[in-house]
Amino acid sequence: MDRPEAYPITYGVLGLLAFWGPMSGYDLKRLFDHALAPMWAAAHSQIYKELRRMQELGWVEMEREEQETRPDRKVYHMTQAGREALAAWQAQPSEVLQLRDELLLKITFGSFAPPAAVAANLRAGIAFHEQRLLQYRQNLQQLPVYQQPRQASGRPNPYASESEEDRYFSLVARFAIAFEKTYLDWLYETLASVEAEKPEESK
Amino acid sequence: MDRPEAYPITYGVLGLLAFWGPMSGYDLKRLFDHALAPMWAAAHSQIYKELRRMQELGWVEMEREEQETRPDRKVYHMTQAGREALAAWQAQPSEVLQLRDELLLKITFGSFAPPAAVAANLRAGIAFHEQRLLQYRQNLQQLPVYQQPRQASGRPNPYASESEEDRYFSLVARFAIAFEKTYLDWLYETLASVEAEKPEESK
DNA sequence: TATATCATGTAATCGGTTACATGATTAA
DNA sequence: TTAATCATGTAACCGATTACATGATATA
Repeated sequence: MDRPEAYPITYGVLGLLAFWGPMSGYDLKRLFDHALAPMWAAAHSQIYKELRRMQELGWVEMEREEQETRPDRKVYHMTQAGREALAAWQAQPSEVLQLRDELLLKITFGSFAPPAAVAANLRAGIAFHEQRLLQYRQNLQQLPVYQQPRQASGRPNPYASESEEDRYFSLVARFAIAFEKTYLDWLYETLASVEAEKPEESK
Repeated sequence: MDRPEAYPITYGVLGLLAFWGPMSGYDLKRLFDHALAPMWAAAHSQIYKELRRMQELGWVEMEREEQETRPDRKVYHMTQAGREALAAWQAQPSEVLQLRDELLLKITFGSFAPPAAVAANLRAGIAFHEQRLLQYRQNLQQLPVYQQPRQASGRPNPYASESEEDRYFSLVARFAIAFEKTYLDWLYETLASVEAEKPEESK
């Protein structure tokens, strides 16, 4: 009976609307992938669900933008109630992160497979996380690019100046990079440890 | 149509049975909480589901242990097919970790709340993760405790000696600790940064 | 007396994922 | 010509969470 009316992803969508101004579900999905992927991923179907939910809550409103060559754009903008919900969220306690990583689980039971298989898994992880680290570093440098579509219509945020808003984004981006580095350090060390155990397996 | 027959949590339960020998769903839940919580948490209802799933796959078998004062214990043990499935899992590619952290998301949009609220969120995160780090460190030292219930019935694992099995567990436990440390470092730095911005807000 | 633990499950709900669906434009 | 992108959604499924359920024992 006490189900929350909104979830982290709801506020993720709402925050993007607050930060970058009105846009469509399609735009939101792309922004999500670039700006929020490190801490919360979302499929486009989920974003559309959240937009519908917030519309019912009165947190956003939709306006049709007619297009001749493509389907109409449904542009969503945040309402005053939405802004208040976003601020109220900050005062609520947060669910604490629970890792759910198949690779870690697999390595845990690595003793039930030949060491070469464990090493292969570690190498696959290294390849992926190296690429992601690279991408996060590029995102950090490209962050200002995404600020162009923001309309500065009368400074709607009473809590922070524009430069302070950016600070939070780059602070979290730095966490994402630190996390990937920690993960990679561990992967390399673990790989070395696994290969050291069976030197004849390494090629 | 191509849904997998098993999921990471399935192999988590299977791995515990392989490692510690036959036990009940209740035992599995407790072991899960102590040994696998850092990389994959599970509710007891989920564990019972997985046991049913694996029974249908022929990966485990159940034997009733009658008890007078309590309900009968249903003790599950791994079959040969289960052992093969566990090994085959190691050769399959892994889903890559996707963080889903409400606190990070909240901080990202911290500019829509007063800095004191952001600082409060960071402090709550610090309190929780400090405690978790402590718990992980204790778990690492207590790891040998959980090895007592293991029955060494004819060395059923051809890939690793008993000491090597333990190595993987402590390797992953070390990751969990490294992760918590990275998270805490970031929390402290971010808190300092937020408090430095508005010195009159800090109390 | 009341809470916690032992011990086992079922049922309902829901966020998240995957697949399905449409149709035009544009670049390889 | 084929694939990708723009643009918008719906439907089905499922892992995971929460709540419901039972009943004895032990501890505060």
